[in-house]
Amino acid sequence: MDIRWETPFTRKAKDAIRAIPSGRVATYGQIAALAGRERAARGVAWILHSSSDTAGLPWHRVINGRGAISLGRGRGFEEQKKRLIAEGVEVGHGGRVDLKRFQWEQNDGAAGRSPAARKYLTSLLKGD
DNA sequence: CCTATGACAGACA
DNA sequence: GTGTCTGCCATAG
Repeated sequence: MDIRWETPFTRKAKDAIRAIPSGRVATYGQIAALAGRERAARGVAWILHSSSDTAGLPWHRVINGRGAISLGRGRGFEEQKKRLIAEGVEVGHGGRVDLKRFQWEQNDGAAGRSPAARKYLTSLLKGD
């Protein structure tokens, strides 16, 4: 399956995803809300899993409301984890991410990479 | 119009 | 914490 037409919803959702800063994550529900459909988290998931063309979309910054990677092992989990870590997002056991520290908050002027991500990234570059 | 399919979320045991 | 159930929504046939 693949997305054939852009609808207002898919367009807004993709825009919202593109707006997530590196080093931060957003939940499916969060993206849905930004797209104007607070309860359309499944719709957001649908867009991502049915898009053969995710190039240019920071899809790896979208995780579920429980703060975990929703992709299954061998179905993109490893790739998503790798990409997040490369941006400074700590991914623990089971693909867990601490939303308190890494979730994107459009308000409070918390734009850009989170302090936690900057710190983690620095430690990674330092070699641990 | 109706049914099926999710990379969901919340509630609850 | 885990497992299950239910509601939700966009989109495909």
